[in-house]
Amino acid sequence: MKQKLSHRVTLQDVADAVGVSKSTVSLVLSKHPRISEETRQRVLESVDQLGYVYDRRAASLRTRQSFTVGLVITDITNRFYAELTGGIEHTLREANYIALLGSTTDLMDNQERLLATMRELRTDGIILCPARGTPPETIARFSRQLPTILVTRYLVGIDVDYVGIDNELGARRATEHLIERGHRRIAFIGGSNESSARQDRLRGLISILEKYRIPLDPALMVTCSVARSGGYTAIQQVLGGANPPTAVLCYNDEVAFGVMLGLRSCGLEPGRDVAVVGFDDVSEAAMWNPPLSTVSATPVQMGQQAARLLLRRIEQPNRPTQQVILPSTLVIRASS
Amino acid sequence: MKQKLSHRVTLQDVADAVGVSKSTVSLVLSKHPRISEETRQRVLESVDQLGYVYDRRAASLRTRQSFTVGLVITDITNRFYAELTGGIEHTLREANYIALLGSTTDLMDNQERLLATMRELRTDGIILCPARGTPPETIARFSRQLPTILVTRYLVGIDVDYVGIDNELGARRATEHLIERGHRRIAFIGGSNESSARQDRLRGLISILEKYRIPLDPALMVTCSVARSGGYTAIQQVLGGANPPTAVLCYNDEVAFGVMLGLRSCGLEPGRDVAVVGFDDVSEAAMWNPPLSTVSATPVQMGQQAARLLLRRIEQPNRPTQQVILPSTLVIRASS
DNA sequence: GGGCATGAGTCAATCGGTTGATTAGGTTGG
DNA sequence: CCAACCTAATCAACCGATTGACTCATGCCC
Repeated sequence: MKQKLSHRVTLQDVADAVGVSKSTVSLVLSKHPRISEETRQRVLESVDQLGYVYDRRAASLRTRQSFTVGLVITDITNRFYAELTGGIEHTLREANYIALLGSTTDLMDNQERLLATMRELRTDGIILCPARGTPPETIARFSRQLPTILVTRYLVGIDVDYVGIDNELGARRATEHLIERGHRRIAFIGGSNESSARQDRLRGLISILEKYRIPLDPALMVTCSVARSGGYTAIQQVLGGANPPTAVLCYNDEVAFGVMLGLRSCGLEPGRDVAVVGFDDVSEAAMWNPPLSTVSATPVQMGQQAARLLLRRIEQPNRPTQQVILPSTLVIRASS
Repeated sequence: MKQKLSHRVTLQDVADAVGVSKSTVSLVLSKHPRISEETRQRVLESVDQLGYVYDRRAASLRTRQSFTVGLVITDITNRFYAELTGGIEHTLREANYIALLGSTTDLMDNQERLLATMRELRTDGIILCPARGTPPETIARFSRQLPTILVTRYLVGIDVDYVGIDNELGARRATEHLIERGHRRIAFIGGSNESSARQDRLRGLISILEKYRIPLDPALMVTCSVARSGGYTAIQQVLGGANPPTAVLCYNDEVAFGVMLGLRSCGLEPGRDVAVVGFDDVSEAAMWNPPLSTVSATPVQMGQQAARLLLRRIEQPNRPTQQVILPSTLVIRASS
């Protein structure tokens, strides 16, 4: 009894089957009160008997909203973003929105393609974690045409909604903790220079070093790709230096995992020989051996906030922009 | 000079600006040959001067194709799927398609919601890794309405396109390798019973045990959630048994990572005290300490195959279904 | 019985592109 | 000079749902 693929069931088909107008069917489906119980039943019956499937394109063309938002993330493979995504989707779902997901692998041209497609699809808004090197004006212009929320990374000098955590505070806490444990040579590993998050975290570290009058050694401040492999090679390089560190503050947990693997490959035991602290507190951090100390960034809450902010912006396009900074806390485990 | 958000630029607006009809503008944009070079230039100029953005909804409503495909995956956090996704997106991009990504976390109702939305958005097709417990008939019916490709997991008894690897062969190779290394007590950890992939892998293991006349110990065959935390607790449980294993074949690399962490938490060194072999060969496998032996599943190629198969099916909806089984190879590293 | 309110639907324009049919104007050929 | 043909562009119907304006019975009250 195979249906012909070419002709799909439309409102009109349902209407014909029941003997009403397609307006009536539409009103039934949108739960409009002014339809009698009896017709309602007959329509609904026919709807699922014919296998009618709502066409969002047509509806959204007419109503100018799609109940769809774009979610453009740098690297979905990173647990932190996976959890962030979870928080976003959950909140959106409650408002009957759904997210179209795209991952840029932190590359500008992927990001551009994705943003272009989302715009062509007329999503109602975008939640974006900008790829590194993104020119602020591009996003400023973009956000004027489509409700846009930045998460995790902000871009300096533009006025756009943003949700992130207090990176500087987190780094200060982590550094103070390491100093209390007696460390003086503290490395900072990971991230790229242009990243606002890295700048903030590094600033936090430096401010505490200054407070304790510990001299800053630029050889210990290295950038690397934000992935395990980056941390793995970076720590080996740093350990090869003249005066190796006794503690490492990592840009994030992914890098920290790489650093721990790299330490072992050099015969050093993380937590015993070298202290390691991460950033993000992804769920895996507690499971490592040794469990990783890390600055907790509550990605799920961040996602919820970002989604809520976007929904509010969609509703009121002209409200003043809002920057939400979530507090960060230090979770101390065996790695430090 | 802020544009009003409410009125977006349409073909008609461009047409008015240039002084031609909207058909002409449309033909220019679709690179139709029968437009003079001069008008073409003037139209293109006006297009980007006015900031015209193509509306895919409208176009797809008319043409009945969206150049969009749904990609519904169980867990995007899993590196294997992340790489699979990469392969799919790459191939789709070459054909000018783009993927809308959804992650089910292996839950049926998430899957249902996602499939429903994709259908409402009228994607041209779906690539699906079915959540566990998915009734085959549901998918059979679905695939009759929308071109559908299954990846990694097949569903028995239905006739749908499928791309996967030879799980049984991979497991046989891994088991033979462990036996050659002198192991007799080999555990199998991870996955859920309903998963076809797990069944195939387990069958491969058992067939080799039989070949070498090694008795099967059901206490060593345990299921667990397909995540690191699952492997972490499962290995601890197995080690607590009367007669612990000397080698572990894991359902996949994620579980294997968990197993290695779990071994260490019990004071055992993976590779030295207990051999561990994974499945998938995600890029991280080579970076672990010790590097993980694993059955290579070439996720990127799998993704490419799946995408190609889908594109072919979209073009010819009535072609006979095709099952692509990619060979699997064993990559031997220090963990075994 | 006329006026008015109300309940239950229907009408038709609209969203923004696409495309087969058609036209206007020019060139070529017999 | 007229038919035939070509080129460049336009016309108008359509895709499928939404919604403000409108119709048409009924019912109710004075």
